[in-house]
Amino acid sequence: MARVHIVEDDADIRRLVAAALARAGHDVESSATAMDGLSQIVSGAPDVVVLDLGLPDLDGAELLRMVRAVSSVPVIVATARDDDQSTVRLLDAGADDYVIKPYSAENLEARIRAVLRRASEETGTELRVAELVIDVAGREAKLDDMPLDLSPKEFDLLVLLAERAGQVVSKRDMLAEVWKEPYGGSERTVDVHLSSLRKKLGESASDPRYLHTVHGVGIKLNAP
Amino acid sequence: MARVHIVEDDADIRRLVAAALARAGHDVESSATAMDGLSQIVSGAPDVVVLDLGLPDLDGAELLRMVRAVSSVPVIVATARDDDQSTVRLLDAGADDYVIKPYSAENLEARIRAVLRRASEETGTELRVAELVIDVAGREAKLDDMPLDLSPKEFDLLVLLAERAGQVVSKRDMLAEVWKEPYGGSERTVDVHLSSLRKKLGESASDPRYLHTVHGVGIKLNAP
DNA sequence: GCGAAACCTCAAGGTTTCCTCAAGGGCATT
DNA sequence: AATGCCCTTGAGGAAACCTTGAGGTTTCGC
Repeated sequence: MARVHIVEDDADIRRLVAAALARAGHDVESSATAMDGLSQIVSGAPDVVVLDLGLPDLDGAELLRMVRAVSSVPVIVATARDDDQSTVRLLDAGADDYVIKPYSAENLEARIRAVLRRASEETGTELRVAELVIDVAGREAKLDDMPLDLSPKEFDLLVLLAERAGQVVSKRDMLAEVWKEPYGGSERTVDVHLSSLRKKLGESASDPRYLHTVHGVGIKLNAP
Repeated sequence: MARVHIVEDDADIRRLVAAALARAGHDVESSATAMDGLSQIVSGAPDVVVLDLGLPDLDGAELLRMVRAVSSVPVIVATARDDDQSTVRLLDAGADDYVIKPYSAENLEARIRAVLRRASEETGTELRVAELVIDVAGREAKLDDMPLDLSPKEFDLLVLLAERAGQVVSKRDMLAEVWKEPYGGSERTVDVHLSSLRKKLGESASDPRYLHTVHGVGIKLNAP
């Protein structure tokens, strides 16, 4: 999803957080000192920075200022203190958000997503294929201006196929993308969802309109 | 990003600051005297003003009062004196923030960002979705012109959903944004507040009007 | 054509997610 | 000390969903 850089001197925390974020699909780099972090942020150009205060070689707030001097990358600060004064000062210094230590991986993940969303506010999240219109953020799909009532898996499947419209998508890819990782499910499950999706699109495998089977390879979404 | 106007009589400082802010992506104009500055502020309608005290033709505090008389533009004052008395007086006179000379470009940039953030929070103070009107700053919500009696959490939740109207918001996001705590509670808590919110909006999950459940993903605020 | 493999669809069972009610504790005001 | 409002937690039940199995259909290689 995004490239995240963590500056945190505690090796345990660093590894833990990095693992959690990697599991959430992010690309994670990390550094243990302020100077190390600064140079890597400059060279690596991450999408978001998670910055620990209380580093050994330099005050985190100072690092934040230095980062701000060279980059406008979103920064989330992790601080131990929870009082108005210090948080306000952090935000004034250019932090985009902050978490109070100890923080949970879920909490950090949510903030990362929030910051990224703010950063890339205007991304036209609308997919169109002929009379099929998909609003990804709103999780709404319309066919011929009629809203479709899709289940989560059906919707994800349709988005995946629409993103790769004109290309054949294998069922293994669908399992990987929609059902996420270590999943031992069979491809029959995909079949069932595709069937149900076709029914809601008003078509069938034998009389396809959008979803075309490519025998031995996968499924392709095409304009009629 | 923003249009900044600088009033500063020292040509070197003026050029330096203008260059730094321009590099940070701002649109910069400047003037060297108070009278010049005032007329340009009125005609140029900048997003934020940086005002030097100790101008040749007029005391900066006096100019600040004149600006305030005609505009509510955020003003950051640059002052050489660092004592409580004078800063308090400046803030009382209508300054939004101040920096002590000599100041760094990064510092000024951070303050500009902070001031702009505050300003945009206050101006974008009204959210509307169909017959639902939310006054964020005043913490008041109305439905069909009838005021709603919402608890703090309910109000924050409604604001969050209204800010992202048309988009699905996950409960994890709600926990992160509304419950600004390190270790958030469970999502059941969100459920309860949503339920209560729906009740006050005169709807229920089975018969939604504004708050639509998207199974497996989150909640979406939509016009009926 | 013929058989095997891949694919599709239907129905049922089991699981997850969601909603609401009710009770308990915390904090501030009375 | 008591009241009231708010937040949180737990539990029950309902709803939506996912998966599996079986049987029928289509496609491909020979």
